[in-house]
Amino acid sequence: MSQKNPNISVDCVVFGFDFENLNVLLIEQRQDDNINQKTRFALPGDLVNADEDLDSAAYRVLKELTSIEKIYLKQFHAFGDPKRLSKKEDKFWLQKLRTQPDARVITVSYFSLIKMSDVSPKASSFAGNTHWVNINQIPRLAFDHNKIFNKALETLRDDLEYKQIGFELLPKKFTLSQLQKLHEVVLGSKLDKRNFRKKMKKNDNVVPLNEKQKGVLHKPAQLFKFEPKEESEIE
Amino acid sequence: MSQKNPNISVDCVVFGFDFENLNVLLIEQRQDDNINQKTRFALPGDLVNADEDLDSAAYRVLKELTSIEKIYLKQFHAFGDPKRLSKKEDKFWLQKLRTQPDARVITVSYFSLIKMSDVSPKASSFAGNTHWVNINQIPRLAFDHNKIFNKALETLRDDLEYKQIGFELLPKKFTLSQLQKLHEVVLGSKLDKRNFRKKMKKNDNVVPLNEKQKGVLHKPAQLFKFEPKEESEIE
DNA sequence: GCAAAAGTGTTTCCGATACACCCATGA
DNA sequence: TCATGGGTGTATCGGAAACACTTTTGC
Repeated sequence: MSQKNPNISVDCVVFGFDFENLNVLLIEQRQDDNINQKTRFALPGDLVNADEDLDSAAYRVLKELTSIEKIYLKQFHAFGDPKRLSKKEDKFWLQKLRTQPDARVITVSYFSLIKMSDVSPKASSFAGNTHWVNINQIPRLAFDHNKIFNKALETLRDDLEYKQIGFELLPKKFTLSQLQKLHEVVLGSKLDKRNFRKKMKKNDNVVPLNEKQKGVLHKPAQLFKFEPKEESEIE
Repeated sequence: MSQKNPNISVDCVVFGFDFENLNVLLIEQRQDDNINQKTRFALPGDLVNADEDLDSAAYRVLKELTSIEKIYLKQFHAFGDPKRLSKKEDKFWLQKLRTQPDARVITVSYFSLIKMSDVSPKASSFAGNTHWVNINQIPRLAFDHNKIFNKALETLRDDLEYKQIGFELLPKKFTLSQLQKLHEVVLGSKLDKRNFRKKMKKNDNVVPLNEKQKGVLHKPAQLFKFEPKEESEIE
């Protein structure tokens, strides 16, 4: 294993969509490593290697935990409260697992969008089980991870509006209703079907396929794919 | 002096407006500390103290350098390329001034908006002279500071549009033309006078004073102040 | 009276919103 | 034939953009 920098970590807020809810990937910390033998949940994260770029570290953590290549990964904030790891439960855990449990650690946080279908549900060898948890049912997390999660969600909401993101959460072929549902659960509000479709029709990156849904018990929907156009003229 | 964490720094991109141009505060590194005795410029920044919050560190650096209290300060990105300090010139400088010149340092960057009139032009005791430099004439800076500056400017532009910022760059009493000029130099484009004024008239935070410009050789302009309303109803 | 910036309204265009009914399929 | 989601158009509102002339002051 590479040498780690004891003062710098990355944490990833990994979002996935299951056609019904927006979920976040949480890691289960083993009971044995926790005070009172209580299971706790945390965001996936790790110390950064001594010679590793921050972005690379985020990719690595993501891959180690989900074994998939990232699609969308964005740094959104650094958290550096000197007391962010100093709750009793947190210290206990760090003493079990870190070589320098008392080091001051700042964490650089990323959020990532992932097709849930692509993620292997298998836990990685060295970390605990992973769980997809509905964003409205996040339990109390280890460390300052609730704070990090909240900021990630806020950033995702902001970015969804004016950037071409969100498609990473859907399969290659999707219906407009699925896309709309995704927007609704991210934004936490209902959208008008006709207006939503009008807007998407104007979006050149959403292209219709010569293909329809099959085996559904209602009128089969047109399928679409997301195909980002290279932005010409912009250097 | 407090103990410093050798791996974590903050850098500040301090913007000021002189009614003509948007400027950035740069620190002159002393010739003696540089290879070839060349003067170089850098953004104000410093290692974070061992027990210091990131935001506090940014405030501290800012105060040490400009001796004023911050008005607007925002974290915008962390930079952590492991090679970000490894150019020959950079290593030379670090060896002169840092106790652990080879440590890997990630930096958390902030941008700050400041009334130029409030800043004492005096250099701080331990750092080099400070200079206000037009954002269109930024020289090659030390380390990865050009990259940091560019990202700061981009963030400022984004934020100016949809947040109540920018007023921190003007004196307490200002004219609409001054405010417009500020927006123009930040955005890098001309704005329509009538449309700009219409928009500002709808902004409750920009309130007219019973006072006009004096001693100008043209029709004196109405003065305004910025008075942020507390956002009621929003918790 | 002239130079220099302040100040002012109307029209046009476009995107955002609100809203209700028929259609294709599998069971 | 029915249940289920798919699919469609129009009218209204409000903000953004384009555009040119008169006013007040100091000199």
